[in-house]
Amino acid sequence: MRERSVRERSVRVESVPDHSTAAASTGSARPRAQRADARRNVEAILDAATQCLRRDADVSVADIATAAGVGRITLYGHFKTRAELVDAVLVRAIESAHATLDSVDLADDPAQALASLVTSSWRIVEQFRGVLHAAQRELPPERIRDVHDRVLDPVAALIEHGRQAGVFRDDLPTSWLVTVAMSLMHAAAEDVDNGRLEAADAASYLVTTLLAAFTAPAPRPGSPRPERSPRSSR
Amino acid sequence: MRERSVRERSVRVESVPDHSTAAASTGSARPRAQRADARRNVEAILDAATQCLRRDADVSVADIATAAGVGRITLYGHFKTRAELVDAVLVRAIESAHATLDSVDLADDPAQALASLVTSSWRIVEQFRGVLHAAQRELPPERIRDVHDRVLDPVAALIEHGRQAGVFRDDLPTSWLVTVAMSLMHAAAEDVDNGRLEAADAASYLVTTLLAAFTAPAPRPGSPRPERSPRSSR
DNA sequence: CGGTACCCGTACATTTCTGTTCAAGTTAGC
DNA sequence: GCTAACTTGAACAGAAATGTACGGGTACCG
Repeated sequence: MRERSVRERSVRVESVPDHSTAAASTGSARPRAQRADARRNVEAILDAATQCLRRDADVSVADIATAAGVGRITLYGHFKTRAELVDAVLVRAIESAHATLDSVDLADDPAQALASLVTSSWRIVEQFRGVLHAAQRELPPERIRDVHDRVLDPVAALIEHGRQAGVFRDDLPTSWLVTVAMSLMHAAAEDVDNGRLEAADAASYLVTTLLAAFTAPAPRPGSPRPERSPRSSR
Repeated sequence: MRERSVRERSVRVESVPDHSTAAASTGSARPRAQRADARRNVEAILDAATQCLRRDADVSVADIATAAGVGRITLYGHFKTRAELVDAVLVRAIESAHATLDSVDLADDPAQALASLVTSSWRIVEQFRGVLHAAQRELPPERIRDVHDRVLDPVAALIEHGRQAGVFRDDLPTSWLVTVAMSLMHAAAEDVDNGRLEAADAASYLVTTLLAAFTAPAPRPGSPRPERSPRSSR
């Protein structure tokens, strides 16, 4: 076991070239700009890779290329190695997830904000999780932790906010509540994939369950419920 | 790179030979009984495989053998193929999980029963889940579904019981609540593995969270109750 | 319309894993 | 202590995946 953990093939991922903006550095040679079909193919590859990696983290590059409708060699023309492809997929997924998460208004009533966040992003968050899981095998741990935190932070902020507003419970650590939220979004997506859950129901079940889990368990007869401040700001 | 690859789709698993009881069926040839060290090795292999598969579903047979402290050829002497090994691991895991789950007294107060079940078995259930996940790639789907249901059923029974007793909520399908329970046990185990959660806290967090999620929340003043889902709960 | 960036199939080298065979050495158990 | 059961390393064949190289074809863009 100590001999050689097959993993560290010293994947270079320090700087993934940005595939959407060509170089065009006003140089002397002036290479023609990237062609339109090339950009289209890159998009198709990233889309296909995202879906394939979510289904099976060990999908072969050939399968991804086929799913994207391009040849395997074309794919290698855009991404030198498998690791580079996975990293590009991860970058795109995190951008998408982060953008959606950021669009949630934290100033809202925390319960409302939670519902909004979950409803608008449970699919995207799940997609991110799938890609992240796939990436865990071939990308360095510090990179994983980095992108991981960057998606979890908004969720943590929302929970922290709701807790300080007295709406969410205070007897469990925020990190655990974050885990609960992410885990349930993941589980819902998985159940939808397996046909055990209707996609239309998922968001509502998620919101209902998470609100119950995050709300202080007060319905004991005799215990006073924490009343929400009647500030209806909007 | 390292892909088990689903090439052998039709793995024979109809009858896995019982490795714990030798043949010795009063035959004519009278083969000597299985030796003690052989049985010990089989146990060690199953233990190691369980742990390895949980960490990485694609672990190589060689790594498992090394982890078990035996040679790779010895392993192949006991399990003809990788699929057979995985199946044996799965069988043992399900037996363990099922035994623990069955020891929970359903006649108790549902909340108490839930606490008892989660506390006594969240680790085992998680172990089962890990092995199941690994098995999903090389065992036929019907076998997966079989063992899957066999572990989920006791949980579903507990929830159903608590719901009929009026303790657990009635506005979410049982199947979803089962998903919630399994998912959170898994998440807790994962967090413990990653050092984000103390193992000593896990059970208590789980029980607290699940009870809150399963108990119908008191109606929040001003907000209309969520519509009951008209969907049958499978 | 012309150049060239791009696509793609074939083929090849390399690595890793599975599963088998062989020919020893070792140990449990009667 | 004898024997059969067991273990083991080396070595081999087959499959599959990753990258690379070559060379002809296609379609985009100026």
